[in-house]
Amino acid sequence: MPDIRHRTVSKPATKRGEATREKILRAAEIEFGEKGFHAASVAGITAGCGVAQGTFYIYFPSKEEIYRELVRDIGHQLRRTMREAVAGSGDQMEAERRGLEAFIDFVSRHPRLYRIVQEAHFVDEQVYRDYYNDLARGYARVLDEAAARGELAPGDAEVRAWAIMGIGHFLGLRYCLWQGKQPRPETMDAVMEFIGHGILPRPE
Amino acid sequence: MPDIRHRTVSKPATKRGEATREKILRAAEIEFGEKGFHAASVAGITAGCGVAQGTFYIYFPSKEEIYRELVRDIGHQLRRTMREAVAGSGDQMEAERRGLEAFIDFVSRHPRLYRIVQEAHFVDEQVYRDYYNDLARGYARVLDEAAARGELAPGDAEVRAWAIMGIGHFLGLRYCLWQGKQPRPETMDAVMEFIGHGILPRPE
DNA sequence: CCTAAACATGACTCAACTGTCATGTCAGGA
DNA sequence: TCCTGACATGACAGTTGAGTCATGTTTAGG
Repeated sequence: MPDIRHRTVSKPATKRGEATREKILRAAEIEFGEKGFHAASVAGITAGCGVAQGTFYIYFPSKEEIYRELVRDIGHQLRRTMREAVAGSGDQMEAERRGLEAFIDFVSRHPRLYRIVQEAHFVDEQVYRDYYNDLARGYARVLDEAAARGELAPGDAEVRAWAIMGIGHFLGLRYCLWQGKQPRPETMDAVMEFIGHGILPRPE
Repeated sequence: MPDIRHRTVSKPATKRGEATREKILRAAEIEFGEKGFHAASVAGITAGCGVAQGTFYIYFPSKEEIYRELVRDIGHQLRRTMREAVAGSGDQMEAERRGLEAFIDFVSRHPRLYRIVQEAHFVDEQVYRDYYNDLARGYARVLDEAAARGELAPGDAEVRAWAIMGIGHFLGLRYCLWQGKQPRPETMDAVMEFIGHGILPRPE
């Protein structure tokens, strides 16, 4: 392992610096998203945006740190997207459907970003946990409020939040990423039916 | 990247060879499970079981190939464990509970194995897909049969299988791996309630 | 007991890649 | 216009670790 001095990297002080930093971030997104953390190289990133290797270290102290920054960025993006998608829903079940659709749409549109998030589990576990904890905290609050309004059955909101995130995750893997297209509407209906009523027969 | 000749590695022909191969596999399980694929080294594996580096290449053509073999092994182990756990259940809902408990127990007991499987996503995506496709195929068949017997509401068994695998996965992450202990019984109850009846209020 | 094939060794090769640094170049305020 | 700090460069040092191979040791069948 190379000698890491934890050198301080100052935030850019000029327009030019800001632009370069941003170029590097966008190139890193592509490099990491396509090759994965380990196969990606700083040389690849800097080549991807036409700057010298040394320039990278003016803005980021290490390959790992830029990765963390990327994951945090993506978390913000996803949460904003979903917040906007569910705003103005009539009831919680409509919010669930819109939220799930927004998530699936996000994964379909940005498979590279989703890959970066998932691989974060093995690059920096803490940033991966934070990503999901942040997501779950907000989600559980919403579920609790909906239950208080009587739109959902009473129940453990945290368990529900993690369970539904799990459903979304595997749905994204199986139907978007591995099948290469968005799930059919019937599939989405089946998922919503499951989330709403579970698998047991309902008394008529 | 080193020169890979795809040299043929013959299966061991003697007791001694078989034992050595097995020692290497077990050491690899520990090395990969604790350090992750990239930080793990062949030198670490061979040191871990007291053989020379060259011996590794008598039995496995590459670091990646032994990883694949490990993932396939783990898939077999998990499927066998769960098959045994649900055998003799009275109805499908009991099978669901026993299966989930067996899975959680497996993750708790073998966190290293679960880590290996998850990281496989970024080492060899195909072997990761196969792992889940195999799991899902068997599970969906069981769900279909249960629905045919009237123990479950009619519905898309494949969607249900992937959804419930997702629930189990995130449950394992959140409550076992990150909290370091098995989920409380109330948590398991909440999960089963969700799987059985969903989140909507039931008509009284 | 002999011998050939199987097994084992570990020093070595070699490419890859992170992070450094001495040396420039640029932008904008005085 | 000049000067200063911010920005940029790219060759380079230093380390790592996968896979090789010439050589030695063990095993088991005849």
